[in-house]
Amino acid sequence: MCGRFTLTVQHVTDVAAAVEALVDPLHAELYRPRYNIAPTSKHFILRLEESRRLLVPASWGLVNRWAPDRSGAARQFNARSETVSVKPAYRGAFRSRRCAVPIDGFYEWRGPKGAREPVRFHARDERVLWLAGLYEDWTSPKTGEVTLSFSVLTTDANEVVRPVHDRMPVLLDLDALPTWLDVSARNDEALRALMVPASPGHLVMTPASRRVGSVRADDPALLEPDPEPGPRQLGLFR
DNA sequence: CCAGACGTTGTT
DNA sequence: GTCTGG
DNA sequence: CCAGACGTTGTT
DNA sequence: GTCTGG
Repeated sequence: MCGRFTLTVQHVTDVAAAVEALVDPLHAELYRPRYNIAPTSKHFILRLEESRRLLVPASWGLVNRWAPDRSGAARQFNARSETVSVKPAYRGAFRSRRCAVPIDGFYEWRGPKGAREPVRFHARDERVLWLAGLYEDWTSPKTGEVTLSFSVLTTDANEVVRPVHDRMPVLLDLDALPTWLDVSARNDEALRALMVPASPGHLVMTPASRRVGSVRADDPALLEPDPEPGPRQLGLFR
């Protein structure tokens, strides 16, 4: 997954109910519909905290706690699942700071250069998808402010995504969430088994608006293909 | 020993 | 923080 | 990935 | 053309 995902407010509400999420009024703005969540955007993640599942604000693009600044965030929005357990930038988070990221779809671009168009992958029934993620806290040396940031794990594309791209995010079944979020025990085998291409059954591909390429666009029409230009209207000769 | 890296995606 | 390269 | 910038001086 | 920001 390269660039974008979506999350609408009705789904967030569903999620919140499902996981008994703690909704902080201070972060209410995060719960408005989002149709175009770009790297470095603010989002939120599900993590286990004292055996409770909490949705907490975090920015997309992991900033390691030892980083002197946030400048590396844009290059760490994805993490290869094949190597997260050994890569210096990820293994600490992989061992003890796993999270899940609720979305209702993700975008990829297809087609030849110059005529590329985005598609959205989502559940056939539009239910929430959970991305496997890693997070880390970072303390600003200037202000002392602590913020969370996260990466999304990638794996090989499944049959649905492969025509468009060779990688896709790791999707977690609801059944898998407890295993993924539980960082108290080491269980590499079980984790490895989760970091595989999603079964293609419930995932579908839908054309989306080319406007998702602009980070400023964020509205429901992004989920639909752009309207056809129609017959050329030459105003002068009409 | 110190300095410097530490990451992913894409390529008509 | 921790590993790699020089 | 795409969209958008692409510069300098001087600084509470 | 090529880099940066989102």
